[in-house]
Amino acid sequence: MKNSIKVQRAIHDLTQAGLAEKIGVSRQTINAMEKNKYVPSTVLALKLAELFKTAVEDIFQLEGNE
Amino acid sequence: MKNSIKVQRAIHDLTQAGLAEKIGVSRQTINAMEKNKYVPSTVLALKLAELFKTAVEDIFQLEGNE
DNA sequence: TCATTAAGTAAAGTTTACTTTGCATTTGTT
DNA sequence: AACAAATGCAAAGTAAACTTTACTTAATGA
Repeated sequence: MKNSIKVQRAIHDLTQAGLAEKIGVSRQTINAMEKNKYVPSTVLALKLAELFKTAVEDIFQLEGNE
Repeated sequence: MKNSIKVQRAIHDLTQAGLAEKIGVSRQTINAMEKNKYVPSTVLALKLAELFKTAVEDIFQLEGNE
């Protein structure tokens, strides 16, 4: 699964730490998500979508394999 | 977080086991999700949305607390 | 009534999300 | 060059997702 968190952060001018604080996770969680180290929970996805005022599908996209 | 998986299953005439098979998880996972026993991963959410031809936000909704 | 299918539940085990800490590297600014 | 802010990364620990097995209960129909 790929994601556009980094782009969305840029659009909203947020640092990893700033975003982390806004949605209530650690900075490492944001960093790891951006680097595709793990798959976030649906709650996290919904919070990001809400914050970025977009759809979950706009931030996260399945890739062929999954 | 609440979800409308049960309704979507009804619309698409799928049993828990049938849905589980389609998206590649165990039947227990579907049952537990429906009963809000745990928060699914974003990959699961995207697969469900894809299968049900709807948006993730249509299936899963944040509640006040989260 | 009996059999079958679907759904609820629960325990034990494995995998993985997420935290915390801490340090190294990059990038921008003066 | 020097400093600070932002990012990358990694190890160890905790919490939670997900699996497997298995038993129970509800609903449906022959």
